Amino acid sequence: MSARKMVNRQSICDTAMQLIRLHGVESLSMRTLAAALGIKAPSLYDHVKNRDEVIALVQGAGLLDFGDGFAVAGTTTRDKILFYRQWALANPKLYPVVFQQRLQRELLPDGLEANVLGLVVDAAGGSHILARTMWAQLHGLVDLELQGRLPVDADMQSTWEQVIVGFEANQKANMT
Amino acid sequence: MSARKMVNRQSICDTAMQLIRLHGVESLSMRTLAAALGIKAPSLYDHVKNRDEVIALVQGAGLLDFGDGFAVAGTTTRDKILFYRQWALANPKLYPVVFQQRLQRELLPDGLEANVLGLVVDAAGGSHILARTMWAQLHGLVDLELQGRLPVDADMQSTWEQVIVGFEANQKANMT
DNA sequence: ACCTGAACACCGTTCAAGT
DNA sequence: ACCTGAACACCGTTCAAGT
Repeated sequence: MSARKMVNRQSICDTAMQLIRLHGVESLSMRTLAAALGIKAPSLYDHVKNRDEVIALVQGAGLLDFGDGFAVAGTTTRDKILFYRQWALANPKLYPVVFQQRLQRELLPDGLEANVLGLVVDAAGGSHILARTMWAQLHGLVDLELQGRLPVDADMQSTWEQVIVGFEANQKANMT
Repeated sequence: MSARKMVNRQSICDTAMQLIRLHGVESLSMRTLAAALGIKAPSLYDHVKNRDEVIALVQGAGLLDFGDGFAVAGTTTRDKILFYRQWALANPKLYPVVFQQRLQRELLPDGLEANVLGLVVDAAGGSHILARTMWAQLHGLVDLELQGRLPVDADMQSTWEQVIVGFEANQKANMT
């Protein structure tokens, strides 16, 4: 019967992430989080500094999960691009927390952000500038898609194909 | 002495927009908004349904302002792209409200969204798919820039130039 | 029609107090 | 060390009451 509670930073992060996945960040309160952990809100402050630190924990875990998947997602740029979209659509509530909120860098594991950025640069073929324009495009398209800012009849399949061929063309032009 | 108050939907929109420009959406409360208008919070509900409707008013006004500028911003695609960035950087707190929040379409002036989307399609040369990939890139890059998600030493000048030449190349490839 | 004070159910956070 | 109830200053929103 008795569920192991064992509240610590890890279980706080896991539970917060689960709640965000289900209902979005905006509905994650210190009271609901505490309740899901079987304690009261003030007790959370024995484990984390404040709500921002909870968000930072989730950002770190999300970035790690994304990075792991991205690193092994096929070998071609096409594979990486499609993985990016797939991860975002599979984690629609988590995506904005990990990729849109201002990063609280001092609270992130050392080197985690640089590591993920490095993966993107690799996927872009080594150019930092191309990496940025590619990342911007993936991020922007995913954001517009998640926020429902595109026409409902928009042909997203073709749009993503255009992103891929467009990027490959830029890459080729950049090598000359 | 006595300042003309004249509270109505227009003055509510203007004041809310001003407060958002200064301090961001997250600090716009019905109480602070009311105070800035010289009334109490409950009185706002005689003019608008709720806070979401205030946001929708600002979205509409912001979209209109952006559209007006974009329409007359030079003739080349390059001009349009640079205007997009410039508008975003000039309105850093407003930008996410207008271009990132879920649009409350039923509260927007009729045809406003379609009008702005049409301007983007025109700027992209008429192709809906190219318009979407271009818009995504501009939106994504602006968002990464505003959120400080890019390395501090990132060469943004060159990055935007790459966006422009990359888009022009795609446009050319698309015409064949 | 437009405004008010009081109230409701929420927030994040602090603090004294318990074990 | 970890947890609690009570409290603070905030939210959005409703409502009876005033003009």
